[in-house]
Amino acid sequence: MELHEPELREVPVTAVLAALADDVRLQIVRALAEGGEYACGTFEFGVSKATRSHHLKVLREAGLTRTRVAGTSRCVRLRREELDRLYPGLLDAVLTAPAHS
Amino acid sequence: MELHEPELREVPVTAVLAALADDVRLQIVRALAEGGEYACGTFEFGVSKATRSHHLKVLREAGLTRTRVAGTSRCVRLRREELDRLYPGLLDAVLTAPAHS
DNA sequence: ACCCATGTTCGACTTTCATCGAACAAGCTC
DNA sequence: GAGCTTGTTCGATGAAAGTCGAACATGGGT
Repeated sequence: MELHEPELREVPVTAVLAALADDVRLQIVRALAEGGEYACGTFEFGVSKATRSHHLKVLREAGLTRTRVAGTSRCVRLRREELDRLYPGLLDAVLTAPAHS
Repeated sequence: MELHEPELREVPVTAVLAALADDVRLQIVRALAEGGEYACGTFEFGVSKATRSHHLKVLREAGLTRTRVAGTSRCVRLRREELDRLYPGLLDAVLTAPAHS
C-alpha cells in the first residue's frame, strides 16, 4: 500500500481550500487539531466507512494530513507545521471559526 | 435589483472556503485585493459574461465582496476588514500563496 | 488455518457546480 | 425613443464530488 502524500507546495491552493470546504472533512480536521494522532476508526461522523475513507484520502492528497500504517489500521495526523509555514494563518482562521455557520 | 449580501458571521465557513476554492474566483479575489473597487466589466478571465456574473454572485453570497450599483454597471470590492476580523489570516494566507500550484 | 476487524476500492446513484448561449432587464447616449 | 452597453437569469449540458453497499485486501488473534 503506497500512500500518496504530496509536497505541500505542489498542491494548488484551490485544492487545499476545496479539501477544507466540506463539513465532514472540516470536522475531521478539527478533531485532528485537538489530539495529536488519530486512528482512522475513531472517526464517527455519521458517514459510512467508505465515505470516511474517501474524505481521509482527499485530505491526504491535498497535503493536509499524513498517514502512518499500523497493521490494518491507519494513524492520521495534521501537517500543522508545514501548513502554518506555507499558509500562515489559514489553519488557525479555519479552526477558530465558529463551528456552526 | 436587490443584492443579497449576508452578514459574514451567518455564512458557514465551508461556504467561504468553497467560494475561494475555484481558480476563476481566486483570480477575481486577487485582482480585488490589488485595486480598491472594480467594475464588473473589467474582469476578463477567459470566461463568458454569464459565468463571470455567476462567480461574482457566489463571492457576494459568501460574504466576500460587496457590490454597489452604478447605472448599468456594478462596482465590486473586497470586504477585507470584516474578513480579517472574523477570519484573521485567512485572506492573507490565500493571497500570498503562490499563484500557480 | 480460520475468522474477525480495519480500510480501500469499485460501481452506481444523486447532487452539486462550472460553463455557455440566448433571452431578458435596465440604464446611458445621441 | 432607438439602439447600444452592461449584467442577470434561464435552461441545458457536461464534469466533478459526496454517498453508499458490496466486494476485496490485509493483518492480527485464537
